[in-house]
Amino acid sequence: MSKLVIVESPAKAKTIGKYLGSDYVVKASMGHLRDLPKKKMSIDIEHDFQPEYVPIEGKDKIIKEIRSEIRKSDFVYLATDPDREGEAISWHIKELFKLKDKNSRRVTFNEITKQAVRSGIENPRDIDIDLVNAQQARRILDRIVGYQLSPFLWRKVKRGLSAGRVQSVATRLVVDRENEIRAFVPEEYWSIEALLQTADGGKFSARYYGDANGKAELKNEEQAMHVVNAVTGKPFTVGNIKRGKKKRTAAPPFITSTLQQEASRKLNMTPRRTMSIAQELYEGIELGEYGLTGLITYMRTDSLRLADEATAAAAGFIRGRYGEEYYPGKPRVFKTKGNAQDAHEAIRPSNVQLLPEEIRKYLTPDQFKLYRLIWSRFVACQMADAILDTVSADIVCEGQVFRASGHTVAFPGFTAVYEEGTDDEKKQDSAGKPLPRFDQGDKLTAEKIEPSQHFTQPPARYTEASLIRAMEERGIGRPSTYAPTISTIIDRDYVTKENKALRPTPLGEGVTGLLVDEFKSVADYEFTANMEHELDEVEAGKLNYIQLLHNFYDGFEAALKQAEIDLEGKRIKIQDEVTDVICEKCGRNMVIKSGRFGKFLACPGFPECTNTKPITEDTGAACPVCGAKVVKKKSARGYVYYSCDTYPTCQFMTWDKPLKTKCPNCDSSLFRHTDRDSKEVTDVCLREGCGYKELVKEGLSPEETEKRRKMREARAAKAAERAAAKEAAEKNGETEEKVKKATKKATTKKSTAKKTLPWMTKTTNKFKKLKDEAVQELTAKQQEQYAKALAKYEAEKAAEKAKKAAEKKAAAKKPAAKKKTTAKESAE
DNA sequence: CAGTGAGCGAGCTTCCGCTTGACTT
Repeated sequence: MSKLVIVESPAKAKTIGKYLGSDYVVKASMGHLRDLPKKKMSIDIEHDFQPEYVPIEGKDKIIKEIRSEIRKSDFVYLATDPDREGEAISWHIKELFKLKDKNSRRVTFNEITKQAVRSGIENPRDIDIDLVNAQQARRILDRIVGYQLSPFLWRKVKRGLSAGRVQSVATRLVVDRENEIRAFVPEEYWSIEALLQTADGGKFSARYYGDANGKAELKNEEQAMHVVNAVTGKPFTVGNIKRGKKKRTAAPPFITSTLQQEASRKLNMTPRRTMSIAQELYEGIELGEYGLTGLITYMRTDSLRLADEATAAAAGFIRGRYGEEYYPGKPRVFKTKGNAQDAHEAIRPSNVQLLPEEIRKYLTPDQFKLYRLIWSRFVACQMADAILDTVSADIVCEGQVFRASGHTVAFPGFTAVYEEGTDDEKKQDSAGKPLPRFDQGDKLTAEKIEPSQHFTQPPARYTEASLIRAMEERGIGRPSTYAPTISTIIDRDYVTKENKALRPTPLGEGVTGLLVDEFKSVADYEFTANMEHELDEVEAGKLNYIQLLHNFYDGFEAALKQAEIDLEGKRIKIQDEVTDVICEKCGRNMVIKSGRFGKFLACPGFPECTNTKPITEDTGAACPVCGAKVVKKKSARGYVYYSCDTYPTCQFMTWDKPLKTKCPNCDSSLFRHTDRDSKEVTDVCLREGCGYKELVKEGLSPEETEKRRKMREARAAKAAERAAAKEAAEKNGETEEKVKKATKKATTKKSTAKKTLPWMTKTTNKFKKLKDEAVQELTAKQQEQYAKALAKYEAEKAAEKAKKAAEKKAAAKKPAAKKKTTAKESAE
């Protein structure tokens, strides 16, 4: 009598398995199992947006495993996350495996503690179909937007582009910011710093504030010098002194967006890297005697909730380590943002007793830094406020007022552990240092009066992390998609990253402009917020989700139609980026084009000069074989690799990253190598016969390495077997084989293009010979089919031509009737 | 490790959210 519990993540499955004991088998679904197929729209808009769901490609293995577990058990608990997506995942599982009400129920856990899991299992319920429908509405709407807008862009701008509810608005944020920067007019202003000294030698500085009439601004040098001249050589006196106390409260614990923000500011990690390291901490680290231990709670969350057990443990820790006064007396509770899904806790250490320093030896440097950040932010968030004594003094001279402010820490509170970073560096030093002792009426001597010119600054460009923050504030995107969305808009070449700053490309600006002009509602910042509002109504059972889709689609369809009219026959031209690479055939500066296989350098003299070359990036390393440059390249499948710049003269290539450092034995460049089984990282010399090797990071244990090696070999063997079987099967279909062979010569790697070549009804000169060969090798029956298709095509072409000619004639006769027939209409 | 870009030709590109390993040499 076994019971099956299905959750989303395998790490979670493991923990829950421990809490529930041997009567339960806990299995992870690894997210969604069923979805709309990737290949086509699969939504029947005419019939109430009926979706067609299929098992997700590539998930056959996990589906098979779950099916077999279901067969073995007599009851299934659908324990996916307690949010909209989680509810939908459960519903899809129920549908996919045709589970019955009598032997399956929905359960939820708001936190992964023994208590919460037990009580979840004890309180099963039915699937909440309103929640599922809200998810379906979201899914269907996103599919329609994405799969109708993207093809529109292919037609009007360029192949391969994309648009969507989230990525298009993310791009727009970057574009709008760039426009703000362009429109910004810097304004001049001046400040005056007075370096002052008290009678007993204490030094401090005061900043010009104003005069007897109050605060004044210095707009130019003349105004500044007027003040400087008035006070130079004159005595300064301490005027009004204001003393006060300021309280500072700790920042809330991390959620995904704030973790990414802070890791970017303090550790200089990209959101993607942050998430990948957080995942390692979540899945568990081998901690010597403790064994494999998950160090943090789930890292994709929008909730500030903390388990009672966690705040209680923090309280104990703070009292013991720092003393009673560092604990505020009761747990601090933080309010989660209203639009959050609140499925998981905030990101916190799983066990506050695991001090970063104490487990440091088991962690990589990055794991340690990120864990320390999460640990300290959590501990700090449960600590008492910091108290600052603040002083602000007016320093007067000839009716001009300078102001000095400073503070001393009266009680450090949480700052003993952690302080939040800031994007604005100026803010940090204006916080103020302690001031020397002085009283009202004291005379001061001025050591220096220093005027300086400033200009107001335009807003800063977004970083990846600050863009994510801006998205989150508008409710756009989810914790699991923040980092991938940024990769998407960079991959599509809408946005580029220079150091940490995001900047729009001409393509990004062009596409955004088009979307804003033609699809205002979708490109608007409020679109998601409005959608979410309606989804809430669906969840509450107050709005039918099909109605929601109709409401949206009416306007969207109209916009699409209007856009087709507005842009009929037009194409948006995007300027190519000019590089400083000179075309060696004609001397022009080459430009960056993007084709089916990615970006490449092309001569702008096309078609007169057809020179092209791949884009490479110098790595600074020297080829260990011939000494030429080693360049970074991308394979057809998108993987980064490195090769000798003189290829094919020199055949050197590697996956190992070239380093700037040199081999101490032979002065050849070193390469950083990661062993694929042991994960051991070494810097190696690749010069033949040298063999120099330097350990960077230790690998896994020999047992674990051996296990991984065996698994990999088994996988490889299976893949080879499959490939052999496939080849054998292909041999059977003899004609297919022949066509393939003929078309293989027809250049491209794309198998689809190979197959279609012989069936082309019209061919370019370039392909003519190859095509003729391919046609020759068709079977008699196929040749007959081909001849028919060709005849039909030619007849259609002729008919169209005749029709066009007739129309032209008619139009010429009565030019007033300007209705012109487009190629598209006549094709229909 | 050859190729991509305009027109021609056919078929392809594409969304957002949930999840984790994949993995050419």
